[in-house]
Formats: sequence, structure tokens, C-alpha cells
Amino acid sequence: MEPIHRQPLALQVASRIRDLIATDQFPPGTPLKEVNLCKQLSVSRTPLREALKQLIAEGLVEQIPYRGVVICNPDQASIEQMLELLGALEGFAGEMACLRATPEEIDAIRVLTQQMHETYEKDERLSYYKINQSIHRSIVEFSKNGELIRSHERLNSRLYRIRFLSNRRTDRWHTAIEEHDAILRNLEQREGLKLNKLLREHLGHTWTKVKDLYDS
Amino acid sequence: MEPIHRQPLALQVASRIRDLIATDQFPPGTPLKEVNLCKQLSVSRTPLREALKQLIAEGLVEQIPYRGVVICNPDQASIEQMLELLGALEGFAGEMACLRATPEEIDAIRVLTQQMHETYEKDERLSYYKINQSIHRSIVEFSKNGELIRSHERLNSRLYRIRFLSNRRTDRWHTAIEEHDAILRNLEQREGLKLNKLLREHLGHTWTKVKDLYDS
DNA sequence: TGACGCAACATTGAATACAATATACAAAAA
DNA sequence: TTTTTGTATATTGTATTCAATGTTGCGTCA
Repeated sequence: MEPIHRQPLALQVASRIRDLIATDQFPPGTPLKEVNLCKQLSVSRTPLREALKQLIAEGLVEQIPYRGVVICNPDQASIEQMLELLGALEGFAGEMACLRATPEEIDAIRVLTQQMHETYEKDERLSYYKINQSIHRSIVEFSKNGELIRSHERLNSRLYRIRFLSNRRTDRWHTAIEEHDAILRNLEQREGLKLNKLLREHLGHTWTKVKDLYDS
Repeated sequence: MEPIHRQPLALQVASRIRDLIATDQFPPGTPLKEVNLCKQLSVSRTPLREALKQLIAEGLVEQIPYRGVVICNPDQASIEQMLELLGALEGFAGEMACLRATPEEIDAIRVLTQQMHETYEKDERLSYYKINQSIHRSIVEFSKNGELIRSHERLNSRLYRIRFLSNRRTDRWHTAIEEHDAILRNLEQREGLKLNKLLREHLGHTWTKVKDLYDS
């Protein structure tokens, strides 16, 4: 029988702060003062500090001894590296998915890709963004490798904000859709190596989009 | 001038426990009682708890609410998944290293590979193991991707113990050496794709070694 | 004899209190 | 006026205390 999952306070606090970062309510550079946050979240310092430790381990915030923790503001170089790694992870996941995904699972990707087209027609940015994330996350899940899924999840959450910001630019939208069609095709035909390459390039394009954002 | 790096107590505690796990002084299943550990390490519960939070985030230990922390005992399936991911990371790192490693860095790999041969001649297991780790870590470093390096480091530390245990078996030793020669050759000739494949297979063989250990 | 319930104990979760360290500002000296 | 130094204050690091929860064992009753 399914056991009941408890949620220690520290975990709840951690995910709350994670959301606040992802939605840019705590933009990079924001100092996280313990006593302030304690009041705002109405918890004591102990669970808050444990939550912060977790976020540090995830790389979302950084800590300087006796000077508190601040939201990380990754520079261009680290973002490029993160996206490069994310591409490698997704590419490999795609390759494994070609071996391990069930036909039903591939159907799900087909549906999502179709929905993505619809958001494009209707010019619905936010929906597009979310569906795009779903597709990528699903492909990774279909690799059936739990470690890979977790690594991807962690890294992706660190990039959530920056990708969201870069999503506003319209330039590459159409190309991105075409790439997703190609991704679907190669998954259907279980062309692992090609899919790997495709996904890596896809993430590489994301980097150029982000770079534009920074340069402008 | 080089700033002085401080080491908060929690970090020191974390790395100490990490070592104790890697060297099998805390074998899987060991329950980590807070008050006991506090006495042994002579720190109070707060920094210890923060250290444990970090180890949980790294996946070395797991926590059940109100029931404490125990050393993880990954089953065969998770070890296989971890090694598969490690192979993907190292493979990709190798590919990038072919693009980015300097001739001097490749020389360093050459030297290490030579030393590895010597340990084989002299039948020095422990040295072999350490040199092997050095080679793999170096290749990852030469990818010049900090995120990749950190991810690899984290995952590798979780596998440290199990790989160490499987190192005792002699069966595949000679083959492993030959594979390292091939790895060196492909790095020298900057054959990124081939090196990627090679490293992935190399880690795949590690899995069969570990599997034997479990099955016997 | 076995099962149930209760109570005492052990252990973790959370909050608070205290100590160590860094920063900011003001006063004094050059 | 500028620099330096000392002190006050804010903030984090660590220890201790209190509360909540889980477990174990014993005694009683069927």
C-alpha cells in the first residue's frame, strides 16, 4: 500500500523559496536575511536554515560565511555551461528513450507537440512555454533512468527563470517548433543517435537566444 | 591576494561523514543517530543536522521523518542507472575535452596512463584504483565545463565505495588497461565521438564487474 | 498463552538563547 | 580634510532547550 508521505517544514520552506526564485520575486542578488524570512514565512530559524542548506546544495543560492546567502546570479559563462550540460543530459535521455519508451508514451509526446502547434497559432506564449517544458521533461522521464531524471530536474530548475525570460523574444519561435517536429519524428522512428544530436543542438539554440537577451 | 577560505563547521562535518561512508566505516544501513554523532565529532546538533541535510541532497543518505537518517544502500537497479549516467557524463566530457584540452593536459593523461601500466606490472591494486580515478577525473576537468565537473564529482562520490569494492576482482583488469590505451589514443587524435562511445562502454563494463560482485 | 493497551523511553522536529564575526558610523588624530 | 581606529549594531554560527512523534516493553485481560 502507498505510504503516507510527510513533508517536514524545512522541505516546504525550501520549495516555497525555490518558487519565489523561479518567478523572479527574489531576483538575483537579493540577500536572504534569516530573521526577515522567518517572519515572512512564520517559521523559526532552524527549519529555514536547513532549507537554505538544501538550496545551496542545489546551486540556487550561494553563501558567504557570516555574510548570509544571496540568490545566485550566474554569469554568461556559467549559463552557457549549464545549457551545454542540459543538452548533454537531454540528448542522452532521448537516446535512451528511443530504446525504452512505450508506444503510448510516444503518443503522449505527439499530443503535446500538436498542442504546441496550437499555442503557436494562437500566439499563447505562456502555454507554449509550459508545453515545451512538458515535452522535454517527458522525454527525460522516458529514459527510465531515475538518476538522470533527478539530475535533469535539478539543473532545469536552476535555468527555469532565465529560460522564461528569454522566452519573450519571438525570433526563434518558428524554428523551435520545427525542431520539435523533428524531435518527434526521430523519437517515433527510434533514431537514438540522431535524436541525441538534435536535442543537443536544440539546447544550443536556446543558448543563442539567452545570449541575445544578455547582449541587448 | 588569495583570500582565506573559511570552512563552516557544517561543511567540515559533512566532508568527514562523506569520508566515513566512502571508506565503508559507515556501511549502508547504518543509522545515524544525531546525539551519538554529536559526541563522536564533538559538535552540537545544529551543524550536524545541517551537514546531514547536505548529504541528503547529495543522495548519500536518506531520511525518514521522525526516524532518522540512514546510509543509503542502493540496489542493483539504481547502481546500474548511476553508472549509466556516469558513463553519459564522462562520454560527453571526453567529447568536449577533445575540443578543449591543451596539449599539456593530454600529456598529463599520457603520463597517468603510463603509471597505470606500471601499477599493473607490479600488481598494485590500490595505486591502480587511484590512478584510474585520476584519469577519469582529469578528462572531465578538461571539458572545461564547471557544471559538468561538479555533477560528475557528486555522482562519482556516491559510487566511490561500490567501485572500490568491485576493484578487487581481477577478471577484467587487463581489458580495462587496454581500454585506457584506446581512450588515450582517441584523446590524442581528438576523436570526440569515438572517445565518447569508448568511455560509455568503459563504464558499462564497470557495471558488469559490479554486477558480478553482487551476484556472487 | 496471545493480543491489546498503556506508559515510559528514545529520537527527531522546532524554537530560542548565546557567542562569534562582520559592517557601518562616528570621533579623534594627522 | 582625510585617514584611522574604536565602538555599536546587525547578522550569522553554534549550543541548548522544549515539544512532537515513534518505538518498545510490560502488564492485564480475554
